[in-house]
Amino acid sequence: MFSINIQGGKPIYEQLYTRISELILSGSMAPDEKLPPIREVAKDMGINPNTVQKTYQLLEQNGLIYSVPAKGSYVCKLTEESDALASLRKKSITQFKESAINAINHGVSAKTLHEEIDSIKEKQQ
Amino acid sequence: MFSINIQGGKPIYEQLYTRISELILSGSMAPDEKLPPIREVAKDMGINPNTVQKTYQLLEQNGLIYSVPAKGSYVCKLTEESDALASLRKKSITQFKESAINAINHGVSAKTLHEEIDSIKEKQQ
Amino acid sequence: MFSINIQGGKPIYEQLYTRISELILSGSMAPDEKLPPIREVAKDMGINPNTVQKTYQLLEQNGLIYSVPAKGSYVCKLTEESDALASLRKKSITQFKESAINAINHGVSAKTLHEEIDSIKEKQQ
Amino acid sequence: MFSINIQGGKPIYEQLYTRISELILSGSMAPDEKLPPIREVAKDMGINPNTVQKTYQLLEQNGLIYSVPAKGSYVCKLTEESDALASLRKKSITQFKESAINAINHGVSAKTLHEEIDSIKEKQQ
DNA sequence: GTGGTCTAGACCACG
DNA sequence: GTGGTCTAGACCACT
Repeated sequence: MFSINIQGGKPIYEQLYTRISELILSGSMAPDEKLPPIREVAKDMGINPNTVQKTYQLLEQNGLIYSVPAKGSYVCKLTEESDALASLRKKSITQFKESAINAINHGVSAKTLHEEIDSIKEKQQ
Repeated sequence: MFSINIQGGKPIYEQLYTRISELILSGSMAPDEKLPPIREVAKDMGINPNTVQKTYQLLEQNGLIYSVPAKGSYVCKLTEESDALASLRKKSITQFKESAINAINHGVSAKTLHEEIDSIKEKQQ
Repeated sequence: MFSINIQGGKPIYEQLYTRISELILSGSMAPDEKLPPIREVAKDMGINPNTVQKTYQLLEQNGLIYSVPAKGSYVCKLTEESDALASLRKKSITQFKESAINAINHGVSAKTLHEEIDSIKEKQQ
Repeated sequence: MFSINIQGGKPIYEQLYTRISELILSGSMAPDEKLPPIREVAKDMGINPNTVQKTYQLLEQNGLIYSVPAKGSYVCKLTEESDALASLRKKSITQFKESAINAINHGVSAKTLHEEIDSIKEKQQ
C-alpha cells in the first residue's frame, strides 16, 4: 500500500501523512483521484483504522484531499497559488531554515549545504 | 541562566538541550567550563531537577559535556575531528536533507533554498 | 517475568538491562517479539515504572529493542554485522581486556585465564 | 603524581586505588617504600584530601599498604601466599569471568579471547 | 552541595 | 492500554 516503516520514532499517522502528501504533491496521485478506503489501508498496512482516519483528516485540514461522505476521499486540485500549498510551503521553509541553522551550528559549511541541495535537485530530475 | 521561554510542542528537556548545545558549539561556553548545577538550573527555570538531569545526560551521551559526580558538569573539549562532533554533524546533515527534500516537494525552488542559506550565514557573522 | 533477584551494588535498571540483553543476544527472545509492557514488568518486579522505562530506553539506545509508542516494545533484528552489535561487542572486549590485565597484575597466570574461558564455554553448550 | 583522568565515570578514589595498586603489585613501588603524604597527593592532583584518604584507607583495608600514625603510609611486603593478595586475586578472577561471559554473549569467540590474553601477556614482558 | 538513582503518581499523544 | 514526559520529593555515594 503506502509502504512506511513503523519504527523510526515518528508517529504512524505522521509518517503516513508525509508519504501521501508526497504522492499528491509530486503528481503521482492525480487531482480527483480516489484514495483507497480507510479500512482497506488499515488492513493492508496492519495498523489501526483510527490512525488512518487521523491521517486523512489531517490531509483534509491542510487542503490536500476532500472527502465526500459515504463515497470516499479524493485528491484536491492544487494550483501553484492555492492557499493550501502556500501554507504548507511556508511551513516547510521554516523547518528548512531551522535545520540549516542547526547544521551550520554543528560546523557544516554553507558550501556543503548548497551542494546537498544541488544533489537533491539532480536526483529528482 | 539559559534564558529560554519554554514552549509547548517540544519536550522541555529537548529545548534545553538545543539551547545549551548551541552555546557549546558556538564557543560561548569554553571547554572545561563548569555548567551550573542541575538543581540551580531547575530552580531558576521553575522546572523539575529530573528534567534538567535528562538534558545533562543527553548532552553527556552526545559527548558535549562530561559529568563528574559530586563535582559538577563540564564542557568537553571539542576538536573538529572529535567523534562526538562528527556524529552530531552527520545527524544534522541528514535532517537538513530531509527538510530540503520536503521543501522542494512543496514547490520551493532550489534558488530560494540557496538564498535562505546565504541569509542565515550573513546573520551569524 | 524476567526473574532476577535485585541485589545491592549495581543499579536496578542496569541489572534488568543485563538480564534482558542476555535473553536477546542468546536468542531466547526472537526478533520482533514483543516485550512485556513497562507497567507490567514494574508491577511484577515490585519496582517503579520509571526504572523499567530507563532500562527499555537504554536497550533502545543500544539498538537491542525498538519502541513503538502506544503499541509496545519489540526485539530488534540483529545480524552479525549490525552496527548495534558491533559497537556492544567492541565495548565488551575492551572491558574484557581491562579485567584480564587486572587479573594478571594480581598474579593470575595466563594459563588460569585460558582455563576459565574454556570452562565458561563448556557450561554454555 | 599518579596520573589518572577525572573523567570516565568511575569515582576518583577508585581510579586512584587501581593506579596505586598496579604500581604496588607490579613492583614499581617496593615493599616498605613510603607513599607520598595525602595532602601532597591531593594538592598535586587537584583533588580533595578526603578522596585521597579514602583511597589510602581502602589500600590499607586490602592489605596493600600499612600506615604508621604521624609518620605516613608504606607499601606492604606481599608474598605470593599472603592473604591480601589471595583475596584480591579471587576478586579479580570473578570479575574476569563476568566480563568473559559478557563478551561471549555478545558473540565474541573464545578464540578471540584467548588471543587477547596472549597479546596482553606479550606486551607486559 | 553535587550528580545518580529511585519511588509515587500524574498527564499526554497515540493506537 | 502503551510508551513518553514531567513533577515532587527522597536517599546515596562522593567531594
